[in-house]
Amino acid sequence: MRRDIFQAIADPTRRAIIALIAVQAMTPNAIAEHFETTRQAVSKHLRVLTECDLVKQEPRGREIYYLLEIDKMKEIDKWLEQFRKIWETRYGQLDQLLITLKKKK
Amino acid sequence: MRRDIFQAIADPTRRAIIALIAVQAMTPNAIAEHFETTRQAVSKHLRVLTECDLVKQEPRGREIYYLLEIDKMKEIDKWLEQFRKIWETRYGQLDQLLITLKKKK
DNA sequence: ACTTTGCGAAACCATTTAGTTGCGCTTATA
DNA sequence: TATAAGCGCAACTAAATGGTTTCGCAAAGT
Repeated sequence: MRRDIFQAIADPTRRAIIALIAVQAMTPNAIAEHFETTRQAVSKHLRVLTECDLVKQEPRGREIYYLLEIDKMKEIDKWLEQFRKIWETRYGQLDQLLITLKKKK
Repeated sequence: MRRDIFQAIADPTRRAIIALIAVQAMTPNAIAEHFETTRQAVSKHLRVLTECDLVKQEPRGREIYYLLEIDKMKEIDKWLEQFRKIWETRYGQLDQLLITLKKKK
């Protein structure tokens, strides 16, 4: 089963989980309490996130904390790079004015 | 059917299509020629991309050119913003958080 | 007009996916 | 030691997805 980051962030629940643990490492149960879903469902999402190295496990006693591998998020940023060049340099003449105005704000 | 950008870029072929037409607007046939797939398959991907406004149609005679809505790509960038803050302020100190939590115990 | 070409849309199939349920392992706690 | 709590994993179901094939429509060329 091929997993990559883009596939991982496609799911809104997973994006929410990512945002959650970005602030603070949490256990599956703690995460589940933030949503209207079961622990097992969360557990599955965490598995997907773990498989593509977006998330790391940290066992503490019988609890398992999950924390975000923030570096992995940079890969998305890296992919965006090619388009950032476009939206920064190649502006259509028609939009030029609009964008310029927005920037000045 | 719920469509959003993240779901759209989850597919590698769609990401490739996006990268293609980012450089230059193209017809479905032209796009299909760049991959090892049929026009219909590309057409389906274009439909998904169109549905979430990542791509725009531009009919020219009997041909339909597809062009990237570069502004829409910025939404991904916007989502990344919250994490960018993290990886800029808290470099390799992922363990910092762990230590803090441990102390609280 | 007739034919060709570029497309979208619908029907269909094989895979994948999200979510639930049940089970068993491991670590706390009484 | 017995019991409860936190988890992962496997099995199962319903729904979604990618891709192909077929059909029909519209624009160009003959």
